[in-house]
Amino acid sequence: MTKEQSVAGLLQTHGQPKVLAKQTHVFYQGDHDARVYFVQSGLLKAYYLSADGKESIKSFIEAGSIIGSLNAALGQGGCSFNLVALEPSQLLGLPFATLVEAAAQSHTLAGEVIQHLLALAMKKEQREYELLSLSAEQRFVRLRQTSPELLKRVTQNDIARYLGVTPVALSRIKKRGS
Amino acid sequence: MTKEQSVAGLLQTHGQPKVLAKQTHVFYQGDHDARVYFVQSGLLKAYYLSADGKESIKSFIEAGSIIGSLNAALGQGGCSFNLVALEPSQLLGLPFATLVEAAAQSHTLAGEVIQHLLALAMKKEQREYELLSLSAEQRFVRLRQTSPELLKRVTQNDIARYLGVTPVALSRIKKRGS
DNA sequence: AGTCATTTTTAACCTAAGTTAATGCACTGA
DNA sequence: TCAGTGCATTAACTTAGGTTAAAAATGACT
Repeated sequence: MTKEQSVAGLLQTHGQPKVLAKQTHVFYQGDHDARVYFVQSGLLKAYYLSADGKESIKSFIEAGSIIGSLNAALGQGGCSFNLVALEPSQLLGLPFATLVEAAAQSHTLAGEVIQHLLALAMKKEQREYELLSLSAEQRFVRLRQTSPELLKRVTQNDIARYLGVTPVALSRIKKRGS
Repeated sequence: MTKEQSVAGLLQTHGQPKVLAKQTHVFYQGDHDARVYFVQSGLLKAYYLSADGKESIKSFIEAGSIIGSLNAALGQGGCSFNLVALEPSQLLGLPFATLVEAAAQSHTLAGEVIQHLLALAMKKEQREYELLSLSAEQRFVRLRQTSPELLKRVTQNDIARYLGVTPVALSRIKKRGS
């Protein structure tokens, strides 16, 4: 294998293209998909489905982001969530192991991976904070401030399930704060 | 600087010991403390304090763990949370920059850092899932299953604020599920 | 033992959000 | 055009949890 010096370069050479129509799943909860995906274009959602059928949305993934199930990547079991395209999307898939091996070969790549993981950890920390400390209404106000474009691309149902409330509750929240 | 080959080694040589009495703070929200701390013994809590005085507990940190504010470490601002000892504790502090520089020198150390960050991301993901998808009662049941020892070391007040409910609510939950 | 502070429980009342179901709306496809 | 489907709103009712305050229980210190 060539010594790739960046995540971008690695994806160019070893990434396998994947074209997704709307509503197509990349993987389901329980699948053993140990790849990371780079989103070239489109929009996806990562969501949990509980035993009683309730859907909770973990995150929306826009172009430029990287997504994959850590659980499956680290071989600790299947994917912990579902991944589906909300809009037609183009991805590049790369086995997680390939990334790890390449990182072991190249200092600069390892540094890049560390930066990616630090950014990921900070994003998760922010979300954790909002879920722990803010009310549903406060979370909605924040989302409207930070990602107004996203609100236009995603149904209110999905926004609600991302905020951790039912669509009915979100409709009420909007009415209250108008 | 010697080329340290492991996080443990780096802490041995460059870590600065810190002994904390109960109730002593390591840092406060807003402080610029860009260090990571390794907990040798004791127990700490990381918590947010909102403008209106409400406390939310981000996490409990037991011996063997590493803690620090990513926000401050990456120079993006002050610490986003408070860190205080719940029991007498011994820490080793290390500037985050020292860790990053050392990781740039050593493959094995960089690999170790990546593993740490992956584990951290998985833990945050788990917590995010529980806050998003489970009820307070379900979160309490899980905590009792996974960390029964912790429940004995921490007041019920703090458990409640970790679960994201008030102490009164947790008392009711316990009563219900008995 | 007795006092003090802290923690936990209980009660009464209030508010946010879940549930179910009906209605209206917009988009799609035959 | 019309039927069908999914989305958003509204209503009525239920439930979990917040708030405030007071009472028990626990623990620490002298």
